[in-house]
Amino acid sequence: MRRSAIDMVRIAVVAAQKDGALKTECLPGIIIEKPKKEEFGDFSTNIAMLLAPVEKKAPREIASLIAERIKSLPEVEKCEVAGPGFINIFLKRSYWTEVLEEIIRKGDGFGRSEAGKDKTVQIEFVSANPTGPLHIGHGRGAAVGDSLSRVLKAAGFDVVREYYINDAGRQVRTLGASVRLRMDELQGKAITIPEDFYKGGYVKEIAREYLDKYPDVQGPDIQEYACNAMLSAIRKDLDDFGVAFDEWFSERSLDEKGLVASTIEELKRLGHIYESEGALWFRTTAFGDDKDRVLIKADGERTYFASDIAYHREKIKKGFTTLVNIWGADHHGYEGRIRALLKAFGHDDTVLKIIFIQLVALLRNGVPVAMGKREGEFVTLRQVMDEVGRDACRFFFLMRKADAHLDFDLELAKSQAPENPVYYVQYCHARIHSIIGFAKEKGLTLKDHFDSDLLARLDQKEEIEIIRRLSAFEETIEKSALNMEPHRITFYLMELAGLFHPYYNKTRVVTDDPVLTDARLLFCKAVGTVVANGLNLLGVSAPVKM
RNA sequence: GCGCCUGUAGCUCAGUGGAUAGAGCAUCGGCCUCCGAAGCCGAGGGUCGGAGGUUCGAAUCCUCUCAGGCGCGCCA
Repeated sequence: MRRSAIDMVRIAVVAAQKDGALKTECLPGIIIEKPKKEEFGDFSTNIAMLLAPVEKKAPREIASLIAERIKSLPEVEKCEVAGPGFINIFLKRSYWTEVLEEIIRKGDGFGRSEAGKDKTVQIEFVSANPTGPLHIGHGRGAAVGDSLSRVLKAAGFDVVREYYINDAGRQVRTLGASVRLRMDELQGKAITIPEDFYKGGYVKEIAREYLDKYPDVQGPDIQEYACNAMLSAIRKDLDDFGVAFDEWFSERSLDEKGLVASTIEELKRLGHIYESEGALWFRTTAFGDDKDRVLIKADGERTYFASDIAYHREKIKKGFTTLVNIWGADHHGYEGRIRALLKAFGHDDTVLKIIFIQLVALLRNGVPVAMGKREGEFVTLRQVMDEVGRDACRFFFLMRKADAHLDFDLELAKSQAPENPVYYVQYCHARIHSIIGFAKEKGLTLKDHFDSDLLARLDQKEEIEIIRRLSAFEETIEKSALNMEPHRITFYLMELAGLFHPYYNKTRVVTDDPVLTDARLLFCKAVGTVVANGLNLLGVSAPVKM
């Protein structure tokens, strides 16, 4: 296993402390960065500037003390002091090329780590009400949740993906009533649709389907039927989008097991419940919420929040290290009361991480596409997926930080023009495959591993630069996992492709020199492997031909 | 009024204490007798919304402020 830069600096500082060159015993957190400028080396550290106040010496003086000791490490080519006291470390080329051997050896396992060893994460996402099809906003949540799950798994976390089904309460009753009304209509009755009923075309479709199956209207409960129909449509959408769940948690099951009632009882026992104006309240303000919240309304019906506290209590009981909720940004007002509930039960609410998904603005050639759930004319995930394809759709959703607004241009996502970033990355993979195919046609066979002769031939500046990016893949996954930011993978891939394409244009892979050709072919394969692994984390395919 | 998110190139966005702030698109100019031109090379383009503060050093941290979005139900 290669020594990390951070270890090299630590070794040097500790050595300096041992022989008395440095007086302080303490070791500040070592920060290593990768300079953008080549002249600043492979790594640089600011540790001398951090030590300066405690040592009461000039930063540059301390820097040279440490640099002297870094220089003597075997993998270090040279080490310089620069600027106000930066230590710039230049490593031998062999330090970098080793990673190629690792990529070829590990294949699709390259990039995995154990950063999340023994840690369990439950990630709840989408959780759209089964009262209508998934819209574009749900799609973004699905893409982020699914990709984040993959990233967390790659970083060694145990991940459980859960979908919470709101199959209880007024919404599903309204869905049932809406379908019933449409059935009346289909049977020739005059109807007027109340304001709060669902008006989308899918309601009529369910009604028609029911009547086709049960012309005498003697089939199963209509509400139940409608809810199930919606749910299976949602599952189909997610399936086609490449998103799978481990658990489908039914809100109704909470009531069936009496968990809502028992949770409220528990809160009562803890003294967090009071009655006022005929309703039952949870004193969430005691735990930092803006206002107290109603659990049971004056009319006797419980609120959505009431089942949500039971649901989150069940989550806690399962003992995950971290709970992740992915919510639409319009739900951020809900965060305070959920945190209040965790605290009320005596839990550290930092186990809960909430990721807010900002809205998607759908455009066509730069012009906003009208969306309005009210009119039942919102754009569905299905429509977008059918139009632009699953890969482009997922890639676009992962091109931005989750909490940043996203402009999604349908024409851009579909275009096969260079301004479409999805293809830029996929093309890199296809191109590599094609190069290898070309070599095979010429009767060449790909070597199955690197040896020092091959590695020695990879000495171009561009090759080293690419290799450095390749060696940052594992770290990128780790950071992406720990910060819960899957979009980092997208950016990584665009960067990597952005290094490979120019390299390809400049450098001939299949040459007259057999050893050089072997080296470059295997090098290309390594790049292709990392591109494929990265795309897989996004849930985007890595085509061999486009 | 209170809370959350966002203000970085003409546009869309990266960059959560480091060195001369980056990319893509758009604009302009080049590259296919040679492994995929869905590609490459080059050029121009910036008071990082504004003002203070902390620091050797700030797009990044703190305070205030301006602008946009969202949320503040006995709705879900």
